[in-house]
Order: sequence, then structure tokens, then C-alpha cells
Amino acid sequence: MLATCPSRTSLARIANKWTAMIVIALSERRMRFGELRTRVAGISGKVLTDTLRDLERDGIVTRIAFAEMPPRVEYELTALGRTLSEPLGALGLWAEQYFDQVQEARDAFDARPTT
Amino acid sequence: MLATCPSRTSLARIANKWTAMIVIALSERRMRFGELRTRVAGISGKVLTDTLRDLERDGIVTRIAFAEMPPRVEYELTALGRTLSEPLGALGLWAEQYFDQVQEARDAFDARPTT
DNA sequence: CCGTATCCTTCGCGATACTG
DNA sequence: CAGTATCGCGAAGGATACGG
Repeated sequence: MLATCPSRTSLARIANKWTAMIVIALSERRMRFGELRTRVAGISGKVLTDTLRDLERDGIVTRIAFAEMPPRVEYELTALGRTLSEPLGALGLWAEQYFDQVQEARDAFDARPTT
Repeated sequence: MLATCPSRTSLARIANKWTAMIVIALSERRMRFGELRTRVAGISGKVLTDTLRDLERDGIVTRIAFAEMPPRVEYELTALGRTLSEPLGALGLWAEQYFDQVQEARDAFDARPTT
């Protein structure tokens, strides 16, 4: 977090909604591309591909391609990825758990006079 | 995370690098605007203002303005914000702790043939 | 010092069409 | 089915200048 700390670059990568959602989905179990696309609803194919490639590059997921027709590709968390799934999972839980309070705060804020 | 779950919107807000860095900074102690700008290095004034306003709207930080000259404004986590600082703090720790492994994985990935 | 307003650039991301 | 390529929009974010 500190100004010049290089870990900021890795924080920027993981503090990202798509990364969070993908890692949370994969923390449950290994999954195929199409399955991921369904679970992480709203993501486009392009962005899913790009994000998975970045995560593979960073050693967080493993890409397993089967030489079949039609093609099948599965993605799985690495050991490193599994360590990451814990804080990200906690973040996902927070979002579920406190969403109502956030929503209330938003409504209250928006309802107050524009003065 | 699930397809239609509305908590996705709050996850998108908190799974964000600026949010993470600001909340982590404020988890240490209440802080002034200028101090935050220094601690969260690289952020522009505009983005810091915008993000803080969103966080205030979501009930995560409180804005305390002093009627002085020159002006002084402090930001502080709310009770809700403090609950959030735990998973985000964990994420920050992960980034520090595993940054080296991420870096190695990146280098290895980039070094491999473009086949 | 702490904003707000404006402008402009960059990039995330979705849509579509096409390949193995 | 999985992935690539291209295009384009809109949001994120930086720089600057100004106001209370």
C-alpha cells in the first residue's frame, strides 16, 4: 500500500471485480470456459478470455486444454490461487452480507437535499 | 456472485484498487484529505474526491469538515467501513506477501516461447 | 487546503464476425 | 466450444485552472 511499494501492482490486479468473481467461482471447483461464462454472469467472452490469461500469467489459475473436437478447456486455481481465494471469498461474503446496509446508506444519501 | 444477485453491484464497488487502498489507509486511523492523497500514492485529486464521495454515499466513510481557514477535512471509517476493512486488509496483506511469487510467475510466463 | 469544473486521453468492456 | 480479431462506445482517470 505504501507509496512506492511494488505490491501495489499486484493489488491493482486482484482488486478488480472480474478477478474477484472468477476466483470465487473457481474456488468452488475446477470449471470449463463456458461454465465460467455462465457463473460470472454479464461477462463477455473477450473479457473472460483476457482476464483468465492474465490470471494464468500471474500464476493464479492453470489452463488445461484437451485435444478434442469440439474443444474443451478447463481452468483451475493453482496453489497460489487457492491462497488468494480466501481473502477474495471474504470480500464476496461481505458484499452479500452488508449489501442491504450499503443500499440503505445510498438511498439515504440520495434522498437528502442537494444543498 | 450468482447471476442475478444484487450484491454484485456492491462487490463491483469494493473490488476496486482505489477503494481498497483508501479503506486500508483509513483503517489505520482517521486522516485528512491531503494525507490520504500522499498515502495512496499516484491518485489524482479528482479521483480521490470522487471515490471518497462514493464511499460516503455507500456509508463506508464519514466526511468531517471543519469551518476553518484554511479548510480542513478529515475522513474516517464508519462502523460499516470497519467491517469492510478486514477483508480488504487481508487482500492487501496477500498482495504484499505473495507479490514475489506473482512476479516470478509473470517472468516465467513472459519468458516462454511464443508458440 | 480542499474542493469543483472542464477538457482530454486512455482503457475497460461489450458486440459481432470469423477460425480450428 | 473455445478463442482471436476488430470495432466502438462509455467510463475511468489525469492535468489544469479556478473558488471558498
